[in-house]
Amino acid sequence: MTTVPDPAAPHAFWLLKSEPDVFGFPDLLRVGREPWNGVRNYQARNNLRAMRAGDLALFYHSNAKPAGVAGVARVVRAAYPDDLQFDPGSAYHDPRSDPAEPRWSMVDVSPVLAFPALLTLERLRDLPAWQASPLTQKGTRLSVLPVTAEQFTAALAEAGVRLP
DNA sequence: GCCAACGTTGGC
DNA sequence: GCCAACGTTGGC
Repeated sequence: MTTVPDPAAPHAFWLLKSEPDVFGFPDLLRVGREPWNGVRNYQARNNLRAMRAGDLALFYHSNAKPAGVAGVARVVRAAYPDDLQFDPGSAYHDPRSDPAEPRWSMVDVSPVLAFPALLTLERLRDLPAWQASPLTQKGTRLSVLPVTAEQFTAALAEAGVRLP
């Protein structure tokens, strides 16, 4: 028996933080597709650059009451230069970024499904698979972080959803 | 609003 | 290269 890789299968899983007051999962549902710009942290940027189109991401609401995962998104375009770094009028402008070698990257994401209810950070902490995640460890502020297949599966099960 | 933790900056 | 000061993140 031969195993043929499923080209639709994600190669990795991620978690993307966003403040819902600024841009929440309902906003992603409304617009359908969004450039994930404004990331200005090297570790987060490196994670963005490691993404491939087709990868799935948990959409996390940070700085919210309560904080937690609101839904699932898909990476629909791999990393390319974040245009805001060259926009002097933007809060994300970086005058030290060289256009010939842009410092900051973004990906495009689209919504896949909304959780019926927010999967709170508190509940994530209780899942064994999530004990080792930077998300649940004190002091970690990374806004784009990798998620294991086990963590992703456990989160969906806890939220009571299945991928379409 | 508080504050712990972290990343970045810049003087030396 | 060190490290103090500062700004930001993000849970509570």
